[in-house]
Amino acid sequence: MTVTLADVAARARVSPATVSRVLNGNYPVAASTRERVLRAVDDLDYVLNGPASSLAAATSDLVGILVNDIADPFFGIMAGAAQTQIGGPGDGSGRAGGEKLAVICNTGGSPERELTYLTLLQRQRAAAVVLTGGAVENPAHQAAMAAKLAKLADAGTRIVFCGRPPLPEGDALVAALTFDNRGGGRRLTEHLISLGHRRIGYVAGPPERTTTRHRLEGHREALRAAGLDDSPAGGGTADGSGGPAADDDRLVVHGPYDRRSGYEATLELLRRAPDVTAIVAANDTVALGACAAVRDQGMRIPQDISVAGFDDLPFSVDAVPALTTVRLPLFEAGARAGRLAMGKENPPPGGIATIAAELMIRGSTATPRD
Amino acid sequence: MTVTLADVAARARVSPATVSRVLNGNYPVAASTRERVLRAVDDLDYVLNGPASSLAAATSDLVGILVNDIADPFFGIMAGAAQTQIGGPGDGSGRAGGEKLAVICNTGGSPERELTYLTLLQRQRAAAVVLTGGAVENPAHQAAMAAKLAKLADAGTRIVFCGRPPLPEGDALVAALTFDNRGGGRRLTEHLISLGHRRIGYVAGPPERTTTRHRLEGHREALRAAGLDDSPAGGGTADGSGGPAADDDRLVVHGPYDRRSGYEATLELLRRAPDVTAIVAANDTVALGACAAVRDQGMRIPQDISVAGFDDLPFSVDAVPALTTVRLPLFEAGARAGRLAMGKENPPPGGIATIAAELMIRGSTATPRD
DNA sequence: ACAGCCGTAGCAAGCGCTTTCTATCGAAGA
DNA sequence: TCTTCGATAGAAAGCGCTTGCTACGGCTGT
Repeated sequence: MTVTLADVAARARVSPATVSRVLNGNYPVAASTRERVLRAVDDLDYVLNGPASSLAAATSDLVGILVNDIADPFFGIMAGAAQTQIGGPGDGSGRAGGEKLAVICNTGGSPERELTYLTLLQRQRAAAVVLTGGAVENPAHQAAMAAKLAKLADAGTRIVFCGRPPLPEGDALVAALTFDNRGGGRRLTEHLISLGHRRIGYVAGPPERTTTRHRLEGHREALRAAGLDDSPAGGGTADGSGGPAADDDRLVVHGPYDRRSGYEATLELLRRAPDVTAIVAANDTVALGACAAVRDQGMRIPQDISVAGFDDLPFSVDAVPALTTVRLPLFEAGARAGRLAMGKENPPPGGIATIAAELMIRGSTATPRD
Repeated sequence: MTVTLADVAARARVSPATVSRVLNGNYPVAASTRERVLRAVDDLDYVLNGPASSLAAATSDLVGILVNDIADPFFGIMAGAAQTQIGGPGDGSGRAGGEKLAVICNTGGSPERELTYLTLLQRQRAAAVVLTGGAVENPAHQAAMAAKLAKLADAGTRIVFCGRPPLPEGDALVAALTFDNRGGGRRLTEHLISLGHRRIGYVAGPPERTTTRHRLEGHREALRAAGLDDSPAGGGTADGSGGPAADDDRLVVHGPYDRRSGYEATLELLRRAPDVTAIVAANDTVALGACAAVRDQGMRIPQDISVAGFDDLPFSVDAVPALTTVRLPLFEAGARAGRLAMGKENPPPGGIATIAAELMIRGSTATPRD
């Protein structure tokens, strides 16, 4: 029923070994033989049996890309970019190539699913795994992740982080590309302060994520530098403790990284502190929700309240007014992660590279009214 | 080095066959034995070898989800939804379950890559494949796809279409969920006409895609019904020829499904026909670009020009003014496709279900000025 | 009390491929 | 002319798992 290597071999009048070698191209085969084999492959419409091949060779051509939420363009862009570097040329023939199957796994931000996917990839003996986005700061989970990743690495799987800080014990990885979330957060708030804002609300992401913490820390650094930090006792920054201080801060509201949360958190913020003149959102999507909330309260942007986001997703420039935000080179980072995963590019010195975040000043921020 | 089934068997003092059966749960095993095996699995931190298992069982737990552009939330939402139905419970243990590895493959809209991914999935003996989004209307490619899909189906792979019309020769598939793009397009334009618009520009998607054609056909149906069709001789609709007529239509401009294209196409449209009072965009992303272009020309929305989109992506409601658009239940459709792929849900009668598109009237469309 | 079953467990034969080792042939070196 | 190599091709041993078939007790039925 299904065509096997042996069938091809028979038709090409060679041994299965030779067919395998032609297909893998890692052993000298005379041109005439090769051609004969290739024709047989074509004639029979042969397709390699992946599992059999992976079993025999003890490797596979799967590369996993883990994302928190594929419906969010933040991850979509990175994942898509990574995939461009992994998918191979795709000549359509049954022939091999650098062709890998890049697969995107959607964890939904759940630590359990993250581990499950890693197990599934381990099952498949994945060639590489790219982990994107912020990590959950739960010691137990981090330990489990570290253990799992170590095992994967042991099995020869290349590990690349993209937009995610390396694990505390992170050693067994090829490379980590981390965004300068802290620096970006700091510059964004500095910009607001330089415009004259003094009461700045912050709609933060989920408290347990590194991305959330880093951006928030940058924000607080800027506030402190300007003597505006109203969070308790220099709390939640520099010393890395970060925990409860954030919750005590009346100008900070946490929530998921989505539009709706931005809307509601902003309403809450406006209730708590009606005198804020600017709102910084955890990311652009949240910022959109924040804008909607501000408007629904009858205020104008930026005349009554400035709003800023983070990431510079494609739609941000089209918001009205265009969103001031911090640009993260998502596509470039994703592509680079893909290349690192493929071993096409050398890891940065030390294995860790910090990717700069650029402040994009647009229409949604302005000098406060009074 | 790596732990195998045999190691587990040895430790549990049973045969490999028994371990396999415990793990797969498809054969009676005494509770006490099962427990012993499970403990051994845990102790040794055993992880099944996927390729070996797939080889022996001649099936795999991979499910492929093909998308045109994962950076586009349109696909991200569907893919993510499908994945929720496929990913399984994920109890973290090494135990099996309905657990499949849902993998998202990004074709970038390229027919070659689409086929390549299908081959790769065929290689892996994928359990199912979900194809999302519009298809390319190229006879050669369609034939190649049909052949490829037939082969996959033969090998036992379940084929599900989501938001994509079934192939002309499409038989070997479990189900097709298709969006009522034509009906949505028609209702959208009818809405504009009922508001009093007579000169309506249309920023269409790439000409060779079914989605583009169907939406455009709906648009033209509405125009014709109102006696406004200015495309040559009833061209490009109903009879399905669609080709050149579209290009002759001065009020229709084609381009990719992205923001930039929306911007530029709109500028072109405004140049060609400065008297248009409304612009319908191929989708919401394009609509955003269209809005930007309209504004950059010094016109207001909707006072000077109405703009409408398609899809109702999350950000559309936050546009200013909120975008009138056609809502497609992307999440629901994706989830249903995922269930169909898993065999968790019965296919619709005839294998084809048309999913309704709902008109969402919001602030970006209004009565024309004059 | 004996045949026939049901419930479990083991044996062993692959699944289709890769790869080491060996064999062969012709050309080059001595 | 005989040996030595390099270039190719084949034989065969698995890779780790699944599963049909067989084996073995203890029960039930008569």
